[in-house]
Amino acid sequence: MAEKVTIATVARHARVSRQTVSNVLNAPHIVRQETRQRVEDAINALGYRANQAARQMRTGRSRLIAARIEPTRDGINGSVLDRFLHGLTETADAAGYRVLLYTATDDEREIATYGDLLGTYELDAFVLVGTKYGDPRTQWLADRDVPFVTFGRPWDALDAHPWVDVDGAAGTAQATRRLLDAGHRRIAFIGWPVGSGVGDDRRAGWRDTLHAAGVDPTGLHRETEDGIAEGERLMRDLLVAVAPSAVVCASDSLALGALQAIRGVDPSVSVIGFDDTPVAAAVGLTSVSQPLGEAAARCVDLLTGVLDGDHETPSPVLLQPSLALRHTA
Amino acid sequence: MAEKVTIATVARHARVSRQTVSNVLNAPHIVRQETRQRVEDAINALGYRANQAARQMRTGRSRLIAARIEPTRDGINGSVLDRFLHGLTETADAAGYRVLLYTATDDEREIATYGDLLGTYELDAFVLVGTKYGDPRTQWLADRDVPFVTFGRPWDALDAHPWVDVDGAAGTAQATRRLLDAGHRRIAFIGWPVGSGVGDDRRAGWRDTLHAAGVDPTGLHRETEDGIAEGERLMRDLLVAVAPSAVVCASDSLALGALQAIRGVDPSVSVIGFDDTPVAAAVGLTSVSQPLGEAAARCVDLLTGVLDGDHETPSPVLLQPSLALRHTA
DNA sequence: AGGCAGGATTGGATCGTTCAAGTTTCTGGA
DNA sequence: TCCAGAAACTTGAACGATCCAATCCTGCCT
Repeated sequence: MAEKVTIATVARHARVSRQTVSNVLNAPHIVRQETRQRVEDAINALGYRANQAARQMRTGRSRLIAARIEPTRDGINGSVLDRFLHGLTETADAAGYRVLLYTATDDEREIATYGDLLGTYELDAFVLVGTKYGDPRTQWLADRDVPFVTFGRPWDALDAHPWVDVDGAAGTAQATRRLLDAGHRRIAFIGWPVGSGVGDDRRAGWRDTLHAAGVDPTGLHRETEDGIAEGERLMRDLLVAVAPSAVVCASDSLALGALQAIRGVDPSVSVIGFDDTPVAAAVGLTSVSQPLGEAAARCVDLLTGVLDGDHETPSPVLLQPSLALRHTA
Repeated sequence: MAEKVTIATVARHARVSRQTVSNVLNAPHIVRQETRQRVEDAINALGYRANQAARQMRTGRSRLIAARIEPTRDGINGSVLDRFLHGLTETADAAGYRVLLYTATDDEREIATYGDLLGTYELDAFVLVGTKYGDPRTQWLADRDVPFVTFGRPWDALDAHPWVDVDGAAGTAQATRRLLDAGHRRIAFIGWPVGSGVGDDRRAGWRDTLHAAGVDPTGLHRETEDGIAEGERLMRDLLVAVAPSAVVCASDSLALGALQAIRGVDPSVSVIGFDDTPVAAAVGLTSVSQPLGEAAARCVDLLTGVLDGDHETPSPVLLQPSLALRHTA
């Protein structure tokens, strides 16, 4: 068994001091070209890799980013997180960071986990997926000057932190516009109860687009918790009450329910969902697609910006969704 | 800003030496009850947490487990990995380990990543999801005595390493038996091309169950790559060729395709999928459900067994799937 | 009272890296 | 040729935990 290769091994091999090797790695410009080459050759020849634990001990930085993996709630939207995490891992990797997973069942436990991760692993930053009004997590992190980014904008105007989000209103607006262009006028909306930032945003895109087109949206929308059964129930209600020719939904779950409601009653009704989940792709549901890979990449960008220098809060990023056209609209 | 709490701070506060604090943490039984209590009180009062980097430097162990997050291929089966990862994170957490993510586009790059992760982060172990015949990854890890577990059994009989798997044959057998009990006799199977361990296993469960029931399975099965379109195509073919009254599929994607094929032709045909993905739940598809949380937990069990003592290779674990009954069968 | 065994406690060394300060080498101008 | 000043490189110390070996108690026996 070959002995462990440390910075001292490399130094001896290249006939320089440890510090010079360290400089080649961390500040190449201050080392003479010729020396640098010799050190780099030694590094390659020996297969040396800087020990992260030792580096961390001195610098206090772990090059680790924490992300939460949630229990897939209804299952359908779970894959959104999945794709986001994949993008995050990929981009973080390229920037020299690694992603560490954690779970927590509620906000309180999640905050306790923050303390644990920061204390024992000295995590460099957190990525929070999903935010709500008065989120205690962002408050806690901000109070302690822990770098973090949220995927999802802060719905309380007051706290300003770096965030990346997808413009939900633009997504539903795009969906609504497409339906208008196809000649629809009675375009309904099935969304979430008033008060959730994301839900209100998505409804606004639909409402404003109808207004702009001179269509009165009154009575054309319904609210419920997320779920297939809920979507089906509300769609039946809408069919009876206002007989819409199309419907835009705040999620693929709701849209799937709506599809089941129209089947057998009036299959000509157009349906558009939100999130472009695998389920949508599977059943041919047209859906608003979020650029998750891009979102993840921008999260990493913001974080590395904060971590590697910039002291000022970077500007937030609002990405535009696109419409994945299939045969339901 | 309060200064950093180290083991020395705790020692001073509890009026003992650093070593005693360390003993309370790592070998509580050798410390007198009264002293231990005093130290624990100090730890809680100060909110002390052992610095992982420093510990790792001395012990050479990171308490980090690596898991790969794949780009969700067709999207449908992606959530299987998602749920597995969640379980892994939860169980690892309870055992004092954390999960680090990595990605790689092919085997060669994945192996390069192993070297990197081992060299810089001194990872304790790897969890590999999915294995194939002659997998170069397991070979590489085994050659270097790196602890690892695979979720998916080794299909080459030769190499023996700890693994956890779900009995696919038992799953399809259960599905087939249910269909037989319901009176079906012409039970078809849509699976993957011969040569993939998982696919052959799932087909065997169907075939053997039919044999045992005295039904000849000849001509009742079809093979293709995974995908909804492929499933639909083969189901149409089966309907024309042998007019089955039920079909068992190797995946939910294939099953979904099959469902689309029978719709309008003969909706009375029963369909059973595999993996119990969100899509199955959404469309009411009966599907074989893998105990993913349990599988993840057993993976962690095996790893901690190897890491915390046991030098002998632990015995593999084969879990039994269950049937998630919905209205397609 | 003295001695002894055994466990509990202590100080010093160590892991591999980077920081801070020191020393040598090089460069160019008088 | 000499020297100032910069550039290049070297040395010692520190990060915070654990391991090791030495010392200190404590209770018990003679």
